[in-house]
Amino acid sequence: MKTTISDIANRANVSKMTVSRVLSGKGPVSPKTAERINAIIDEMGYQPNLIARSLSSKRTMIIGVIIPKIQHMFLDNYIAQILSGITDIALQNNYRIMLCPIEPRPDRSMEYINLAKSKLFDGMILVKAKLDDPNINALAESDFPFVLVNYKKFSKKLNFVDSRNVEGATMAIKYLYDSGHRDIAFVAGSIDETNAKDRLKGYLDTIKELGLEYNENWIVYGDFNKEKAFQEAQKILNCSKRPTAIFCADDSMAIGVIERLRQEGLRVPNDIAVMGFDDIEIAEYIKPALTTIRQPIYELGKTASQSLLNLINGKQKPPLHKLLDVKLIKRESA
Amino acid sequence: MKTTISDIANRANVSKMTVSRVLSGKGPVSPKTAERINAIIDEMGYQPNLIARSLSSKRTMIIGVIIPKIQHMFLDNYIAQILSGITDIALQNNYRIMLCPIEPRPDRSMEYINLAKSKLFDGMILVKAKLDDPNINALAESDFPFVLVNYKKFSKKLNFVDSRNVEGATMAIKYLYDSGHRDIAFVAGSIDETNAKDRLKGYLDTIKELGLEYNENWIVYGDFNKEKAFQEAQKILNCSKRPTAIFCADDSMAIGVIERLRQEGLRVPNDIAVMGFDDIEIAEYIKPALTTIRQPIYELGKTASQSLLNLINGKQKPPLHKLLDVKLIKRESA
DNA sequence: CTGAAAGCGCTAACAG
DNA sequence: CTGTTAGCGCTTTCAG
Repeated sequence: MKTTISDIANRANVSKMTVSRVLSGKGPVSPKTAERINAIIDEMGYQPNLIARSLSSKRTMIIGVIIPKIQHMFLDNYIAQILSGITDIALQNNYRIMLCPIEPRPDRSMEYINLAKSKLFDGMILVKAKLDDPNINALAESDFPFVLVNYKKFSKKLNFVDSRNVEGATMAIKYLYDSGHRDIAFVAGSIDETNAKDRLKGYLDTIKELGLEYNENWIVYGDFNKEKAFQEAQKILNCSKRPTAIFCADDSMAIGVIERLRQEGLRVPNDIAVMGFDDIEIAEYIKPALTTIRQPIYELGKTASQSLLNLINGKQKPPLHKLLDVKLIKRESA
Repeated sequence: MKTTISDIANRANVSKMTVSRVLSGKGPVSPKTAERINAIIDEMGYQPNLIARSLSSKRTMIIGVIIPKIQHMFLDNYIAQILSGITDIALQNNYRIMLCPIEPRPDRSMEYINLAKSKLFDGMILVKAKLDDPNINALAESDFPFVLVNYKKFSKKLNFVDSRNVEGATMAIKYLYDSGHRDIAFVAGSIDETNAKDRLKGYLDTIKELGLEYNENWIVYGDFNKEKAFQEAQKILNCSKRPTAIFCADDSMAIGVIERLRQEGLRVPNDIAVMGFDDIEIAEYIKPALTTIRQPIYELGKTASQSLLNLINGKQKPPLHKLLDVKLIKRESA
């Protein structure tokens, strides 16, 4: 039942090496023997054992993709788009993808540096890593190829692909300003992600630049979580002076905020305008359709994947730092 | 830099075998040596080479998940939910997931039987396989463990997990009937999936059972594709006698149909009621919110994953045929 | 253009 | 409780 390279070699009266050369297409083999060997391979339905090949060649042609293990992670539209981009490029280059959802638990603190050591992957892509993740420093000290998506830190040993988050937040605030808003609140994301920090910075810098009122009660923290944003939005509404617009650091929080406003009998955008960030799929389906800053999420995945392959194949040396442009999407909510 | 089991063994003055026993936790080792070895492992930051382990043990602890390679497959809510279920169970059992998006191209006709032969996976889950896929028969003849999700064929060599599609369609038609509808059209899915066939059967059987009018012009084929359904819906509207309700074999087609009705100035559900099947995420967000038959999609994934592990570990023998219940979700569209 | 030898790093099987 | 032997199936390296 199980056919090995030796079986093929015996049948063809050649050495294993010749068969191996035919299989890989590399190295010189006479057309005639190659043809004969191929015929036998087809006839016997032989497929090389990838594990043996990997052990010997020290390459697995597998890319590990580390994603945060959240409830139903694949339903997260953001992660789904990143994965699409990563996978498309990897497949085009004959690499396979292994998904590694990792829970951010302390007892697993070195989980993916260990994965790197296990030799299962030729490289890794880390999606939505935490700012203080100890794995990242450990990886950076190794020579294992890896790329961070949605993480920004200008370090000589780190490779990342991210969106221009600061600029995106700036764009949002200026749009609200141009629409006449002067009192703008902000729902921040998880402060342990560089993303969230950048968007906060964009907000703060821009209201300062425009000379708008800074009110610390207008800044709440929603952890990139719809329910949390739903709760925290109330704090903004409780302020003695109510803002006329709320900018949220991502779309899911914007949806939570809109739900709260609706519950309080406030109309969006007439009473309060709401903006999100990301442009996830349902942004255009909800009512009112969400005005937001679109990140090129699928492109982030593609770029990360291509960059990793370049690192693996030595076509590129770290550090690799890429920032992609974002875009204002005007809809109904602001 | 690269530490192997031999390095650990040398440092601890034991044989590789003893280290291997400590690593696996199986086989007798004196507590004292075990402790000493563990200390050295920690100190040296040793991680076993998984590839070498797999080659030797003939198990990879990896499950291959075959999904149809469509544009942005991870954005397909259905696939995402299946993957969530599969992954959750696999991780709990220390298995990893490798995603294999496969294009249904003729030149790749034996792609996953070849994957099975490559020894990379201990088992495979095939999601949304086509009825006539030649791989399935080939796999069935091998002793490689695999489970089909969303495929139903009572064969002694096949293992599948599916929803009760016939019953679901029946449920939908009876609900429409109870709501007063007598003229019910049907938008079928891809006839090369068992799913689509079952839902068609449920529709046909039930209109017959209820004594409703059968009109072949009221049955169109939408290929589980929103745009196609949008087009095909027109054929139904062109009929001399227009139905009062349209049952669609999945939600995405229902959305396409609703768009067409809106474009034609017809109100849903007042002029024509529309029902879907699946209950994908956006079903509750669109206007009007979609009345549909909910498949336990996440559960399908979990069940498939658990079943496959049972097959791999010999706790279960083929054939394994499981059907999960569906449920009517009443919303606004019907 | 082809082959022989050596070994990737681990575990199964058996022996002590 | 511990060790020895013998591979797993392939590719690398070097030799012809």
